[in-house]
Amino acid sequence: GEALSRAVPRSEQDRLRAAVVPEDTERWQREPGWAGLQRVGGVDLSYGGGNDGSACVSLVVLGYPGLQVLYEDCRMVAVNAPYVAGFLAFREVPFMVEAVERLQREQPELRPQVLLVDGNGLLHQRGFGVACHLGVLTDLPCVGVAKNLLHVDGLVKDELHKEQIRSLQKKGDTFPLMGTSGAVLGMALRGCNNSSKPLYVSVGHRICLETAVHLVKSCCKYRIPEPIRQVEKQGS
DNA sequence: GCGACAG
DNA sequence: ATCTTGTCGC
Repeated sequence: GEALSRAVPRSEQDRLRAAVVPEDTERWQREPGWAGLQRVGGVDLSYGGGNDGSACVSLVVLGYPGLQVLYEDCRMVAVNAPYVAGFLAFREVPFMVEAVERLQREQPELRPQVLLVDGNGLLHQRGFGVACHLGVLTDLPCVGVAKNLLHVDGLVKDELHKEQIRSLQKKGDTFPLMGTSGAVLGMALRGCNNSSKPLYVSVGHRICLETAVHLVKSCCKYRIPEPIRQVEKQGS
């Protein structure tokens, strides 16, 4: 049953979680103006039919800070695992890893220096969302960017949360997402002036929360940061 | 126990 | 995620 089928993924999450590095480890992250940052990637799966298991994995690499498209790859895949909240990575990450490996094989010079992932990182039931999972498996710096709040560790979209959202007046405004445990699991970020609906940014791997938030902000022309907007555009 | 739950 | 028309704003 479901309890049994969740047992393996769960221990897998527990095992891999120890490898997450929730801080800046890259040279560019410490350089003024991130002078050494030249390529930012985005990954996503999109489901055309919805009924069958067919989906499209997309990987794009954009130049930084110009955000021009340097590489795009889209490939149809057969998804087997169902979507279960808290286990998104087990459905999507294998195909993302393949896409990263294909890029590494065919155009290694375009390897992204950081990857924006559609979903959460540390902001997760067990502190190991899809952005952490992909980061650990590829050893690439990763950032989780979710479009909706994952209700975990006491975080809920209640009136207080909505009031905090209303307090985000302009692009770059943020508020911390602190769980009942007291830990800051991520940040709500207003990515552009035109949309009041925030992004939920969290650490994936090899980047700290502050750097992650500034990076996502600097990738936003519209609400959805360009690397993710481009892969979503490609998927449809 | 029951509902809620990233994509 | 995806199903879908109109509507408001630049």
